[in-house]
Amino acid sequence: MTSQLYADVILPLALQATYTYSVPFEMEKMIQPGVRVVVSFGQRRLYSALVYRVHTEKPQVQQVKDILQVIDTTPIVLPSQYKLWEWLAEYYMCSLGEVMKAALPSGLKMESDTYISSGEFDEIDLSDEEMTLIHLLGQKRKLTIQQLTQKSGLKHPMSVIKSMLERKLLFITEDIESDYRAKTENYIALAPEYSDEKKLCELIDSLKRAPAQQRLILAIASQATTPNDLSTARVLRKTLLEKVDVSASVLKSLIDKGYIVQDEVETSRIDNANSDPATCNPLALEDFQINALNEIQNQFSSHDVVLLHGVTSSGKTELYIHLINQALQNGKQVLYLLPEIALTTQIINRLHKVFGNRVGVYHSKFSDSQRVEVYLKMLSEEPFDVILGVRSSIFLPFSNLGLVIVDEEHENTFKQYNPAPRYHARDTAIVLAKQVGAKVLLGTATPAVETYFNAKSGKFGLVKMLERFSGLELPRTIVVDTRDARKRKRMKSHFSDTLLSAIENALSQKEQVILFQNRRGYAPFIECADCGWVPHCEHCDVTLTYHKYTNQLTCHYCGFGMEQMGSCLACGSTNLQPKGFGTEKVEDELSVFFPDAVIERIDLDSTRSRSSYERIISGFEQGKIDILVGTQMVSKGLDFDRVSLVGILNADNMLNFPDFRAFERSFQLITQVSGRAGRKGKQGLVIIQTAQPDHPVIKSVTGNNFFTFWEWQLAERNRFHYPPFYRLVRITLKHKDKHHLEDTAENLAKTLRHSLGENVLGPEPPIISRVQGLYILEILVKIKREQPLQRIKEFIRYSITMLKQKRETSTVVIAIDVDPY
DNA sequence: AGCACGCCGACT
DNA sequence: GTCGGCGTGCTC
Repeated sequence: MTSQLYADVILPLALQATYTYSVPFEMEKMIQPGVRVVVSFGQRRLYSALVYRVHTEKPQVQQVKDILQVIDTTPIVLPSQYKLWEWLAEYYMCSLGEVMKAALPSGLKMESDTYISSGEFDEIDLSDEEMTLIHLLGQKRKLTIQQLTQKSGLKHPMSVIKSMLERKLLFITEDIESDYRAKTENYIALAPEYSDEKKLCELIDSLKRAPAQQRLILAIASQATTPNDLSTARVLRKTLLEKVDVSASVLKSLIDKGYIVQDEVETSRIDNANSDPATCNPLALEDFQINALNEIQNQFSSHDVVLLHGVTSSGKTELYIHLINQALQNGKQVLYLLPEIALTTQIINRLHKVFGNRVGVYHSKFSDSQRVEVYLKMLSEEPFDVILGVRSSIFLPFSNLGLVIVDEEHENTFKQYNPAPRYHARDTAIVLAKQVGAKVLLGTATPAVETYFNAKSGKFGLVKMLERFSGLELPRTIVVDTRDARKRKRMKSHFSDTLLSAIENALSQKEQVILFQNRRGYAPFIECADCGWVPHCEHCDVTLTYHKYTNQLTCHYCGFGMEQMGSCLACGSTNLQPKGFGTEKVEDELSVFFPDAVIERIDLDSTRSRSSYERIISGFEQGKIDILVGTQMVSKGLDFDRVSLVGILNADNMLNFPDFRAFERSFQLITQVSGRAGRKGKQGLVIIQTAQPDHPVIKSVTGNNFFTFWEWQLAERNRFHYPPFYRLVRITLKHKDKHHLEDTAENLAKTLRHSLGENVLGPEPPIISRVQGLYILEILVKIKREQPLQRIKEFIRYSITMLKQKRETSTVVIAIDVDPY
């Protein structure tokens, strides 16, 4: 008699622990770490959980439930993935369940739905409300409570349902469902008996009086791949109907008569359009690129991570392609991470051309089913060799990873803030690579301060590529002091004379202009000129942005929107004035200054639909648009090649942003947007309008001086106790009572300071915001980088548990903000 | 995250 | 008097 097997499982919930279930004898052979199982959890919920550990230790709890069902025959999570999961849960202070939620595409996670179905009843006993429900259930055998609530229109369906359940008029069933369904396609073929040519001719003759059916048969027969073998004639139902242009009923009658057959074939959703084999070789590199490539390889022999600092248009992508090629030749897989931006199409296309169907794309724009297919293919015998993906693709099951490329390494979209795990994909990728013995290349034109620090200290290798493609010069930069210009009456609204004449000049030479204003909408707020009242969001504590086009006041924080009120709600005056300016206003005023120019705006509002985004970008590319006004969206995407002027309308709202990375972010954005100016043989011009012309960021941008910027930033980061010298732990407290929240925060801060001494600095004066009636307070704890984290985390966890126990707040820990390697 | 259990205000 | 609000605690 062998002893009872138990399995510890991870539930896809924010639960700290794993839970132990007993393994029924007949499932023992199928149970292993990494397979999914169906378990009952709580009174009435079913979940698909992941087996984490299999053992024979009897758990010390009252009840141990059985595993109900084993879903997979082979693990869908590999031991190497678990290793990364464990690290993530530990470092970012979250549970394995939360990691699981982030790591698996939702098609592989299943949750039960509670279904209601009707039992036996006697109509006489039923009230009207009860009859409504019974009738609804009569049409469809089972419905979820939500569906029932919606369709019945009853105010309190739950009470009705509950009483009916007690009287056995209704029953509950639990169905566990996966969102993932294999995609199927319908193929039409001739019935086997007509694969003989003679028989077929007879058939066609017999259909003389049904010309549509005749054409259909002929169309199918013409699809035979081998001319003499009609049994190979097979055609996609959809294509057939389109080609022959007959209605589905024609097809149906032929099927019914048994002349043709239809069968369903499972197919892959993975985009077939681009899955042709490779058609291109990597392009030849220029000399400076070859040098950089050699230098990268050289550095890889002594460093696991190498930073490639390559300015805009230095051809980083082509370099990556050569590196990927080499990794593939060594039989290794490559992960190519890019930030979450829609416009990566040209990189995707380029990689498809060179590597063909060996490339898999894992993108947020893909449907979940497509993502499931990519995930499953990575587990198969023939996985993709190259994955091009956004931050969550670090969770794919790689079997043989050799190289990770993190493109635009400095982008903050690599960091996930909500929900947990609040991980940084760049940092996690470095840990992952270390765990599996792979190399990492970080590529960017403007490295993050942390990355620069690591390169400087020798932790990362560093390769510079500060030359652009032959013939391409760095742009010239002019800084316009807006305060000075205003004094001298050289500002027309938000445009300086310098900028206006430069635009005019560019337009007259048929060149294009990009104007960058990092704020969308018309005005960031409106103000009553008589009493000074400013409308605020009723959920959050922020001003409502005025959108002229829709005549709406919108909260850019929570999305709340309302019609512009027309008159002041405080004093009734109609003298409401827009203050400040956003892209909409820029576009508006620009059309007055340049009535003949074609002006388009590109920001979150103008690109709600994906097609309009592409329309604008391609319009600009083809030269149909003269001036493009936009938010940071203009800094991403395609390389335009007729742009001679870039105007940054107001650098100050970036510089004044209340975040310790605001200067860095400004530097990166200005550098990126500036990089759009200029083309072969012609130096571009960048005009920056700012009220702080002597600001270090502006100084270093105009001098193209990365290094003074970083050195200055590092000194500042050190002085104010920020990463990379200190780790940040953000603790967010929520409560409906503001004063209570402040008191709690103060107590927590005191405790932390008291117990952790000099290792913990701060907290800073907390930032309090309000979302949907709750006050949110954020405490930033700063911990010396050298400190071992273990004890500190334990203490933070302990303090938070205490807070929760005393019910003083609901607490969220936002992850640790410094590189973990 | 659900969901049940339990203790206080507005209704038959 | 109940129904039902949501505050608290548990789920192998």
